[in-house]
Amino acid sequence: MYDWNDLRFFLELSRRGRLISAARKLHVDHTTVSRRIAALEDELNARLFDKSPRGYKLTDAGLRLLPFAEQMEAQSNRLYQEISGKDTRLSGTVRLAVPEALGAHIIAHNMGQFREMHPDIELELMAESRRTSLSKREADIAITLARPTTGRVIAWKLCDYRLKLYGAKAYLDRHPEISKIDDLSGHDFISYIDDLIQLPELRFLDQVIKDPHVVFRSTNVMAQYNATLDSIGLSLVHCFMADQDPRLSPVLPQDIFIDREYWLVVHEDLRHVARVDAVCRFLTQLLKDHHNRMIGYI
Amino acid sequence: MYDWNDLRFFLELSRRGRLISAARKLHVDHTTVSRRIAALEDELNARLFDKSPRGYKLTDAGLRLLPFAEQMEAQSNRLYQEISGKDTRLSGTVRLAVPEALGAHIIAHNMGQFREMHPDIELELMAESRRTSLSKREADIAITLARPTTGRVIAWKLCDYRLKLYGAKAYLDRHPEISKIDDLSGHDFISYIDDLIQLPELRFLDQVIKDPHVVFRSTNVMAQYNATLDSIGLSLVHCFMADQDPRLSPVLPQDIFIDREYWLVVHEDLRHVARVDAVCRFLTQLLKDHHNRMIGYI
DNA sequence: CAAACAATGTGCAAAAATACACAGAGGTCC
DNA sequence: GGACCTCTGTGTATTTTTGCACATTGTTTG
Repeated sequence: MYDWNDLRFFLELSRRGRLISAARKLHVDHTTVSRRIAALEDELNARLFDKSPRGYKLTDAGLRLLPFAEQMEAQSNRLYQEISGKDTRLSGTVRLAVPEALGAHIIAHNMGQFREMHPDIELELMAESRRTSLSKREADIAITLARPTTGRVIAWKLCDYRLKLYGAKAYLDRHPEISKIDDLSGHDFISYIDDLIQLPELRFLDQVIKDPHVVFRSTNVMAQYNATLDSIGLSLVHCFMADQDPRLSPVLPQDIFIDREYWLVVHEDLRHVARVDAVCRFLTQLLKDHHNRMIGYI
Repeated sequence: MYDWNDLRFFLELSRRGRLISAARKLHVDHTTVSRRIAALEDELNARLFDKSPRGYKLTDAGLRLLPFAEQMEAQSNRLYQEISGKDTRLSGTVRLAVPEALGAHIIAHNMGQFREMHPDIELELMAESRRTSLSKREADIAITLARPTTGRVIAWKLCDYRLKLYGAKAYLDRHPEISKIDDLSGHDFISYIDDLIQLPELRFLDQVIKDPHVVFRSTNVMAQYNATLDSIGLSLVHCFMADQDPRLSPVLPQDIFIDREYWLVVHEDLRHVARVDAVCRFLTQLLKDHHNRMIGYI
């Protein structure tokens, strides 16, 4: 008998017309979709799609299959909801609390892809670095810099990321050349406000530079970043931001860098809510796809 | 999302109650069935079976899942037939709970005809007289002595049948002649066990003979029948059994008889399952063909 | 017209699922 | 009460499925 799961590949491919698009939706490789469709056509002894390099279009047999497959999908969703009690509908709002840099530079830039995958989910980005309470439902999902140790949450590591010391080219041109770490003592720095710093993981300038001469402080990553661009001083910047900006140059990149982690955190009650799950999967895949960028490989 | 194929494992296990039996039907290893069920329970976050070394029995959640899974199976069969052009109907297993006498003497003797008509349907006879629960899927079809009044079932009358008082010729030769009902007070009888009797419809000896002298009791119709053959006493026997046996003679057949009915009962969810429908049709026709025999016309 | 891009198909390695072998538990029969 | 049978569960080997890397094809753009 044919594999019932193949009907899901069939349904998604019929909706999207391209292997790669259906694959993305189903979180599988496009080769898997191609093979599952071939297997289904073989089992049913029917050609379900007209194939071209431009995409897949339903044949008459495929059109006849469609209502059956759709009914099975509807039945499947009903039984899942009935038995597991979980809402499988991918619609509604998801509030995501993320570190500012990640939100603005990675997630925001990939909203198009997310909306294409999940047109009915409304993703709200809370770009914050202070601790967000999931148990108070301040957000549905949080991305944190450390694994949470308290609360009824489920967490997994999203990715590693690297920060390096960067200076604006304009700044570096006008200041003494930096060939080794000792040369930094004659330079200016940009950093967080010590007593307003909200996460110990953000306290990293001290780890790489002894007694840095800090001339500008802010709690706001974008303010720090813009100040760096304006040649106010040097700062440790996320590689995934700075490497994309030709106005910045890394300073002693082989010697000065710091590694951090992003963690995805969900309240355990929401873990199986379909739209929350969808966002989690999207973020997990997104950061996987951007692995090299996150750790500063160019 | 859960594996849709796991529903097929679920369905077969729900029908057969044992891993090894379901596995055989599905042409897989029993460990596969075990693991697929465990995976499904995990995905649905529900316990679908109560497990014991004696087998698997559906839980409430499992019972709630069953109609959904059955509908998906029905849908799957329809799509397969529609697209591939292959008739998947009329194969599989049907479990039939029937009164012992009917099962052993009428249905069992006509299995050849049934198998000729439907070589791919595997009919399982549960020869039982106690109430069988269709809603718990203990059987797909039940033949009962009364029309069911509860449950989501569909029922229709199969036939009437008659019981008469019979004695072994060997018994009758050695005991006082019986010319009228009063003569029976000097005879011995075989009957059911009063406090273990499971259906009020079986309580019929009292209806035709006042204060019968019962010397042997059993819950088992065949035990009663064999005891009658062995001249232990007289008993009320189904005509369709006794009239075929030259060792038995009816006693006062014009005066002593009782009429009963057989009803065919199906759960409404299974009414349109092809193989169940085929069995229903077969039984309906079979009892129609044997009408005279059932009511004692020779 | 050539380069770049998008999409599919193929070969092979990795991961996941299934089968096999066997141990353990419970029930039946002598 | 013990031997035997039936059934389930576990560990491991084998098979199957999937992902990855890359080749090929067709379309678009400069």
